[in-house]
Amino acid sequence: MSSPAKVQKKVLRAARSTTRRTGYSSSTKRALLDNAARLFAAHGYAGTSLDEVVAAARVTKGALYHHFPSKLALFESVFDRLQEQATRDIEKRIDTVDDPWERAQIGLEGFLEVCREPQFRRICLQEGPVALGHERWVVAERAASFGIVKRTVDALLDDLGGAGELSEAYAAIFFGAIRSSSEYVADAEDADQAAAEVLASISGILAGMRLLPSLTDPQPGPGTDS
Amino acid sequence: MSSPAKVQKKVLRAARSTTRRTGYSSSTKRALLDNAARLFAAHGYAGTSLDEVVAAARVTKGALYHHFPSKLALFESVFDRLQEQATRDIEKRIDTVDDPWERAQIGLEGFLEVCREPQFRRICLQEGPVALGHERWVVAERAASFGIVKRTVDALLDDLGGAGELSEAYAAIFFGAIRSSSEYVADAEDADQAAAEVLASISGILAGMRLLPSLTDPQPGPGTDS
DNA sequence: CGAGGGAACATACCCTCGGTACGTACTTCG
DNA sequence: CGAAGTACGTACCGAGGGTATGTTCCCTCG
Repeated sequence: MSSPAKVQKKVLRAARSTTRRTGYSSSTKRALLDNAARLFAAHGYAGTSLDEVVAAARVTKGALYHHFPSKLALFESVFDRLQEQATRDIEKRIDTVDDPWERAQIGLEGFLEVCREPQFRRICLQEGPVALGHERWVVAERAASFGIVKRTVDALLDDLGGAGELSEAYAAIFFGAIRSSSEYVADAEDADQAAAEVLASISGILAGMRLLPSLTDPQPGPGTDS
Repeated sequence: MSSPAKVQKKVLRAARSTTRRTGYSSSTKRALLDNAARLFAAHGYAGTSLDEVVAAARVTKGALYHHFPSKLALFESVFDRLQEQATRDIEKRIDTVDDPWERAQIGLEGFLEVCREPQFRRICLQEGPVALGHERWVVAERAASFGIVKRTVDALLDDLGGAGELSEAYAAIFFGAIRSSSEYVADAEDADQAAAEVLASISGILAGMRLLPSLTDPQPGPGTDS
């Protein structure tokens, strides 16, 4: 019962079936990225072993570490690819109109739709900050989804006149609101209705902001007029 | 050069210095929880090894696994303890007033303050959903912070008359907004000012909502009136 | 066209870390 | 005072990330 595997190395080599390398050449990287994205989205970053990834991509860890220096780097590549794709998608939608409030509306719809893709939601919004670390995640986000939100909000505040000093705060608030909304939609049984609810709610918030005489002085006093 | 450690087991045993057990008795559990909270908050769930925890608490893994069945259970205990503490804190503040808008204001301030404690922010808001899994995190949150937000928002909507069907959506939005705000405050150089900005922004949003004739029909049409 | 050099993998191994099995000191209770 | 339970400590295992070292294919250059 001693393991004969070692002596037969050469023989196994010869008898081995095709290993992905024969056939394609260097689409290996894409196979790794695609399968990693699937598995990361399904089981999270920590819950996905590299053995699973390379098995799904039909290569070995040698191949993986030839293309990526670490597990984190693999995740980062997956993350970036999804992020870029989403950013392009949303920006393309937004740029069909000019009015800032309409742009906000369309951008919101677009973002919510992107968030309904499980891979983007799980990898970019959920696992991202923990796996990459908050610091690096913020940097990546500022160039992508958060950047869009920020610019959109800036346009809104500009249209309302003033309150530019609250721009960062408002952007953070709306970004968080949308992020949280995506969970709400994902958890709901009727996703379409949940998305409609979220859309109506945020639209309500925006509509209210337009009615304010001054953004910087909302005087939220205790007025108990029911 | 064979390791002599094994034969000398008994000897080492006798010569060993006090191990935490001598002196205290079963504050061991609290020592574990305290140090785990510190380390989890500093390096995250995955970034903290149990060896570090037991070393900091001056016990061994045997002690840890006597009190907690798994690493996740340890995290969960830390999580729950922070959550309960925060919930009590915020609820105590809120219950000093009656007007729903004032309650919202105070609750918001309280929540923001709690979020400025690094342990709560990191463990309950950042690592929580990934470590526990989204599903279990949602359950825990509904009984704690999110529950407070939900009740507060419900009271606001009720005061505005109607829009009860958007209650869940609004709660999700505001909870996400506050969560994201806490990051904004934590990342800022001047935390006090950042907190003030966030407070002003959300107050503005709430003030706007009070001006709406109807929450359910905000008609956010394109209106290009600059 | 043959040598050689590098890219693109494969294989075998190491080390950290969560978890377990088992042993041991101290306490309590009949 | 012996037996049982509590509260640990010690030694070990297996999974998984990472690495060191082959091995094969392809391209180039003399």
